[in-house]
Amino acid sequence: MTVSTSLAEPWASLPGRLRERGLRWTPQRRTVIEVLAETRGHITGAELIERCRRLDPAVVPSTVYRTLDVLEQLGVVRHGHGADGRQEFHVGSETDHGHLHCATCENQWEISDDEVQAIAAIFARRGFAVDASHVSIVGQCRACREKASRAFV
Amino acid sequence: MTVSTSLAEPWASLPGRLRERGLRWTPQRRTVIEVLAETRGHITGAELIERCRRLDPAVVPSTVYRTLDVLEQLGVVRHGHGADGRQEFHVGSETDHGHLHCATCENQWEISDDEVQAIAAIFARRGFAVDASHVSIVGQCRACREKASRAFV
DNA sequence: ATTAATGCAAACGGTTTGCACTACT
DNA sequence: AGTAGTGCAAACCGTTTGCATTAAT
Repeated sequence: MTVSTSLAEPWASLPGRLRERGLRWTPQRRTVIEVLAETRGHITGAELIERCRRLDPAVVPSTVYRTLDVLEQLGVVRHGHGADGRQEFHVGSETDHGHLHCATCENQWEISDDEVQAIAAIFARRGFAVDASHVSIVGQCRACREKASRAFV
Repeated sequence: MTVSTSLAEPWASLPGRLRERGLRWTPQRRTVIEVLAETRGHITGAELIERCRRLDPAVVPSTVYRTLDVLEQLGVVRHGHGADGRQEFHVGSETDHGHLHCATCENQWEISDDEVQAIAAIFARRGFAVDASHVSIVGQCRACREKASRAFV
């Protein structure tokens, strides 16, 4: 028996795609998918578990991680590592363009489409295809630079 | 009593810099420094411990990590996180220019000076100062792209 | 003599594993 | 009926912590 709410597009086809491969559509996987479907950009493993637990307190970490494995094999998510070293799962890579992290204030900003294109162009010469959703640049933002230079007077 | 080998330049001044602040120069710290001094670019915490143990089997993780803390406060190292999520300590940031990671084969290549400059220029417009040693671009290398396209014929 | 630094051992947090059990297909 | 997936609990790995002890100043 399946739950009432219907999944939005990229996700709606998942049950079929799983079954095609002899894999199964289970309530637990549905819970994970539900959370991913409403996630923009990326989410850490721990946070995903936490959000799943809100939908269903019975979810268990191992199942979530195992589900993420199969989703990664299907190309639905992709994992990397965040600034704190935790696993970060990226969803819907087409719309996510990476981030600019300020090492001082820990804030982060989205990198624009134009900026990613420019970076991709730099490395295209080497034959390297940049994954736009994984671009992560660390440095110092304008505000923190100004604050820092003031401090040294 | 201190050990025989003498430390090369950026490191030679460390004992003094520590003592200036009421901190101490210990044999354990010396061991860590010795390993860092012969490290180019970056090293993970675990690997650093391992290499220290080769110089002195008695080193203990907590001491190494605590030493890294004070070195980071002195601005001698800076930490981030590698592709596998482990802490990575960057040494001598002036000479390290970040890396290109292939998500498929896990290989990595150095980003050239020119390439970093080009990236820095993109974000200079926003007033953001890119930290050259932290640039990390993920994607797919030429070899893996070719292999992948062959697989789909 | 003071107090920073060490070694130990235990705890941590996120993630992974082995295994017997459950439930999709 | 067959086997993919689950839940549990324990293991894992890198890292951090508290505390009594040692040693640099």
